Amino acid sequence: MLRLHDTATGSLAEMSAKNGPFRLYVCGPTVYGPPHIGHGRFTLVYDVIRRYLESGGTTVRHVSNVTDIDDKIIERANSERRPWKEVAEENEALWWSAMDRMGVAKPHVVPHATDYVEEMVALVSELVARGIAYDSEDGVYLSVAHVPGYGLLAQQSLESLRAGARVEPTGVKRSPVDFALWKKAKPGEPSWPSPYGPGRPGWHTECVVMSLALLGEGFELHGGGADLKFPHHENERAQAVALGRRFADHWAHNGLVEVGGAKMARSVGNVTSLEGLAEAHDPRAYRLLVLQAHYRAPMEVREAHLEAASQALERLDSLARRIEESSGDGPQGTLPASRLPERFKERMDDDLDTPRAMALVFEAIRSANASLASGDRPAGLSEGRAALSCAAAVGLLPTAVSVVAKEALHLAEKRDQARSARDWAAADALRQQLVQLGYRVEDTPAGTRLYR
RNA sequence: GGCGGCGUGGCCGAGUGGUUUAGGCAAGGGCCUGCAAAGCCCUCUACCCCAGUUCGAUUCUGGGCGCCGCCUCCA
Repeated sequence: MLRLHDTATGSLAEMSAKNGPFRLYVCGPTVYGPPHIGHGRFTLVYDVIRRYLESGGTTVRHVSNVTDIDDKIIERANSERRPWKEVAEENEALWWSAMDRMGVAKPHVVPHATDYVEEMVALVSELVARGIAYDSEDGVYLSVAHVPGYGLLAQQSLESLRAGARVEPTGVKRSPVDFALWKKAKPGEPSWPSPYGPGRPGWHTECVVMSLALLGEGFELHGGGADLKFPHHENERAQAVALGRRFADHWAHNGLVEVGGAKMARSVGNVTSLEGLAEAHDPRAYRLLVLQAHYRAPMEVREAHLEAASQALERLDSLARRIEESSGDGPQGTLPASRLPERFKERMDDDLDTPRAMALVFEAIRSANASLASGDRPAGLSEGRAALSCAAAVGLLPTAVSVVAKEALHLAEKRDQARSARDWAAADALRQQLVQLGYRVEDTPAGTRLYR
């Protein structure tokens, strides 16, 4: 049973579904620009959680939103002199292509803010009717003082939050900590009708409405980046609490990607594009890097780290080739049981201790190689297959065996002939040719092995 | 100012009151190999500073220094 650190309580909580699927809501991107590697990290983290739960037999219902209307999108559209919708659609397309490339499973449902405006208006109206929200000059605000337990996720009292507020009260807000549920449209801005005049929903409102609409009350886990803890998640929760609705049971927050010690964020302007990373490296290298850090710890992503991870991945892939090669003539009957799956699970279940879990996988890889090298095939195959299946559970499936062109196979055959004739010069020339065709060449007992 | 967190070997990055090592990458040596690749074996080595608790602390407590996140949009 997976247990994760729950931000709301500060302790480990069991991630068990109640009587249906495990319901997971993850705050997605605002699509005003291309995704960066910080986005890559959080999607990978929740992808790993999802895959791991699924690999253990749990059915997961994964919902993650796309914020397709907000100030930044409008700004971008204005500066580029084109429709805001076009900006949103274009960047959303970039998002999914990057996700696909990273091997991140698409959420089961991807709600868009603009599809839920009516529901959001209804929620705002209800909060106003209850006297918890108030209409103001430029929008409708939630009066945080009326929400019991505000500050749960921030781990701060309302008083200290108020004292620490860095934004001066504008006069339209009764308290600096109050937040906008509805933003009234300025001339020329996109808008939807509401009893408070045309406008658009506040960011915090969309996630409450969509998560409750699609997952229902008391869904199991709500996740996002550590920077969303406060105020975004706090404010989502505040609205649900104010309405007397049960919200997420548990909260998870992943650590941020940092650059030279500062978090990576579009607002900071130090982003590296995710697409670029996926082009320059096997996307699994980044996944491995993410797995080698604890999900709650901040992490630095540098070129050298990605290269190290790529090297490590080579060990996994070369084992996969070795296993595949010997699967045909493998020993019949039962193989000795590997202890890896059990130990791996132990580490994963303990707050997703992927660094330790991956260490176990790499230990198993070494042990499998050692067994195979020493001729103990049953032990090698058993440990090796266990390692591959653990890797697969977190999305690190070895790359599919590459298709080798006929021409290359022919060259390899010729090379084998040259080698058995001990014509080393010819053999080396043929290897050179194969390398130039883009293949890696390895000699094995079964002859020349090619892969990309 | 408030709240939360961090400081580990050449690099990344776990973990632990002591006895046997995280793991990956890099480096050096060896084995294997026609050469190479892959693989295996071995080696290197750490716990920010100070004080305290303890038979014993990198691990606990207190203080200090340094760094980061949140309190504003942000994954």
